[in-house]
Amino acid sequence: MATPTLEDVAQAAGVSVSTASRVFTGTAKVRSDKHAAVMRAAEELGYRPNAIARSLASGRSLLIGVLTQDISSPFYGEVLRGIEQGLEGSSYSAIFASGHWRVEEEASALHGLMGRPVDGLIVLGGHTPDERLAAMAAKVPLIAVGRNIQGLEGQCLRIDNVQGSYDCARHLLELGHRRIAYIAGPESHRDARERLQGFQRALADWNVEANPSLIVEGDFLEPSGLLAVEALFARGAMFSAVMAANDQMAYGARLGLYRRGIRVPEDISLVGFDDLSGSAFTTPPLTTMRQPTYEMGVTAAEAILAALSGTPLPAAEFRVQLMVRESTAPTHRERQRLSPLDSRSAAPAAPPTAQASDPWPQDPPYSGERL
Amino acid sequence: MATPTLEDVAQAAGVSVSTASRVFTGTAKVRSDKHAAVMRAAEELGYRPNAIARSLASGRSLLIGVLTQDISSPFYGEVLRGIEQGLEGSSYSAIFASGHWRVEEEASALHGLMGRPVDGLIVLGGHTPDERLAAMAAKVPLIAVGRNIQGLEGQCLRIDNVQGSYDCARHLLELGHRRIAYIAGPESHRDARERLQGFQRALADWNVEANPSLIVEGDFLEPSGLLAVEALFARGAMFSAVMAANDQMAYGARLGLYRRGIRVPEDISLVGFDDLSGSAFTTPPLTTMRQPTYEMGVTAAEAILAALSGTPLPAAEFRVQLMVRESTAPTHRERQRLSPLDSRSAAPAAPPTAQASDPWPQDPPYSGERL
DNA sequence: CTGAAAGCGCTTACAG
DNA sequence: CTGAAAGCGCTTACAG
Repeated sequence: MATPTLEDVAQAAGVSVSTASRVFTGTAKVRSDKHAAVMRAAEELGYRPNAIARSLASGRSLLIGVLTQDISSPFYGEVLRGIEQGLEGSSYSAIFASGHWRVEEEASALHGLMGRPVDGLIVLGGHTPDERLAAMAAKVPLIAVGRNIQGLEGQCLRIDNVQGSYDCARHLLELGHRRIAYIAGPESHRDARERLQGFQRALADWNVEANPSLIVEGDFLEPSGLLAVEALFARGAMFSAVMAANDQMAYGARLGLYRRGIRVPEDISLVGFDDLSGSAFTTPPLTTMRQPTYEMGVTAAEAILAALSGTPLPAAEFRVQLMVRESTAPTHRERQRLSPLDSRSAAPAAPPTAQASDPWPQDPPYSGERL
Repeated sequence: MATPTLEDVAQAAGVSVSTASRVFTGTAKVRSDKHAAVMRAAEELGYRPNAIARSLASGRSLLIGVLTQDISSPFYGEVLRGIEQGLEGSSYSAIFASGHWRVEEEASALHGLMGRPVDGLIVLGGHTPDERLAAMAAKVPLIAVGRNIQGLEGQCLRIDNVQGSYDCARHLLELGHRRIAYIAGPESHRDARERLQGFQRALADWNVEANPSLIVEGDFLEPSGLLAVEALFARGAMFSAVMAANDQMAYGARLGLYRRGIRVPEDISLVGFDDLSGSAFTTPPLTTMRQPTYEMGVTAAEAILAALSGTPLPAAEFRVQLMVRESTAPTHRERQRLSPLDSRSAAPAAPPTAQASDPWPQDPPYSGERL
């Protein structure tokens, strides 16, 4: 026989389909002997409730749509993993659609999701207009991760990009760096703009003059980080540290530095943002701002489930955390200031006065021209 | 009004639901004026066919189940991306379930997928018994990526792991390496066993004695690569190259080497397997065996679609390709053999005779004890 | 606690 | 080419 239906089970158990249905949905009490009979029959026949029929009858698809940008992105991948985890144990499954950072593709992905239709929607970043998202939110519970939606602030899971970026810059500044190159994300990304802003704010607070020639825009992917470093050298920029708006660009920058024979962190310090799972295994391990991506995914799923069950969760802002690893170090000058008589060095450190007369005594920033 | 149904559209267009249905499914000719009327009505009402109802009526869920191990894995992620691409344009969507390398979890993931039910199944690796997979294949088109299923060889998309691994080892051997440490994948993985076999076969062909103390087993993840290198040093192993059964373990090994202050490739060469997207950006860029993961994903999706439309595709074996990047170099000895009078070196190279009397004149393998 | 019945929104023979 | 009707496999008021 083909796959057994509820009717087969009911018949085998000697009850009505209504009763059989009730034992599976648990929506009403069923006399224990009938309950047992149904279970036995189901077991014997190898019955599996058909989710599609169930969906049509109940009006719920048991599908949560997830609009992502790239399923293989190390950043979104972590969020996806969290969502999967957060949905575990519920009867809901996630169904993904990718926008690949293209507006039209994102629109059609969203369209496909809503047409299925899904019972809830999780939106990861992207460029879909706020109004469109608000319109979907009117039909179905919606949670956004990593982006803000006008009027739906309570359903947006976010981090403080400005503060996170500020803290990365501060770390570098405290290490003595003053000429810091910045590899920005695309101007069209709000996250990218906020991170740049945090960087600039820190500079201002430290009275370091902003230097436009030290800023290059990338696209959040590795190759652009490499290109950015090359552009920096090509224009003769001088810097002792590089700060990238995300880890992937930091990886690219790392390669650019390696190509020039520049050591990290001895010659130049490097900082990223995100703390992708690979960042603990780069050479050297990358100092970066940890974003709790996995946790955000879990929370997004839980929030959707909560909204679906009628008890919406309040959205909280997530905390970021600076992971100081090995890609950052004090400038030579700063190292000497901290321990001018450091006995570990064979030769005695130069006296502070000698340094003052020379702008870059032991810590010359690299420049493209000089290499 | 709530979301419009086919009936609303039919009514607005002045036709029967049958006719309206036909213009959307395209299963039969419809007079052009009625066709236009239906389209107009649908447009005006903002009609979207309900995929669930359509599924129930047609018996097809339009869902392709994908059993993966970890949605955020850089390896599986690429395959997933390929699958998504391969399904694009079709009316099918992928729905993922992860086994996390645990047999029971994999079983329940598979169970959930079949219960939805899905119209086709793509299985990425895993440990589900062949018989169970064969049973599913009887119900629904099934394609496996990266694993072989007894009796379903024609539906398995594979690479030649033995040959790929052999070629990696050959690369190292041709560079002059003889003491090669090997970080194996888990014994329970067929892929892992095959790669180890390829490695050993190459060694045998070069008359290099197999040395069990140079082999460590990892679990295909980064930390195990790091641990493996530490274990190697702890046992005092001597080697001039490390070959890992996959890139992720190679990343871990890279960090282990870095921790010891060992340079790659000057001191020790390193080879991976897979060519993950990050491998072109490690420091130094990793020499590895490219596996066409994305293409395999696309092909898997196309094969499922083909099977669904009644014209199954023949399964082909995929070609792997050695990507020689910068993590491998000739041994010092080999370098000198190739250009004994290399004028680029300031000091003249030592005469070959001097070398012959000393087993490790300039190219001492590292050992844990000596560091 | 339980059964008969309507209905979820479509598709698809069947008969014109 | 087109309509009326049955049916996909469930859930869920409704009436006992």
